[in-house]
Amino acid sequence: MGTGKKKIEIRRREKQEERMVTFSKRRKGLFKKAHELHSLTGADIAVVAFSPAGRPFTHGEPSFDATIDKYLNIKAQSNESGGGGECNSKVKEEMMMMKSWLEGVKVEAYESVEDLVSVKNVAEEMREKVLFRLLQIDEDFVGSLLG
DNA sequence: AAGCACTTTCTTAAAATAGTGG
DNA sequence: CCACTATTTTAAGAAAGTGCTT
Repeated sequence: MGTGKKKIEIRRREKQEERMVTFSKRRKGLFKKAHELHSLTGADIAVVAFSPAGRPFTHGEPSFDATIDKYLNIKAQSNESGGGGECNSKVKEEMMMMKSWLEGVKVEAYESVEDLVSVKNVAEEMREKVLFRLLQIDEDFVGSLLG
């Protein structure tokens, strides 16, 4: 005989154990709602939630990547007509470093599956990092529009 | 085997939604 | 439309379970 659902304040759960369980349950609910919204309206959806331990969980329809790509394309288009922003020299410098690093990676020489998976993981980490920064920036923008 | 990071199951109440009548 | 109730869904608390890495 459990005591059932209790009323709680909507603020950060105190214990990490509570946070983890709440995250797990509520993420499930959130993704379910996202799926229903897609089913009901055909809306393309991308949701990402970082667990308390920092692992990203994504949900998307028709898929997370497809929706993100679609979104980024729309963003890129609207930024083109808006008079174009040049990236600063620090970023340019970093881009050159990354490019030369990329060219130095001779994937063809890799024989081991483990090594290839490691490279793939690092590449995906980089991709995620950039994508999530873009999402952060958009959230800030949306927030300023709403006051 | 031990530890971590979730995930699920059960009971039960909160919250959301549908249905009904003024 | 709004107020009220009936039904459905969601999730808190507690505890046990899962899968993966070390």
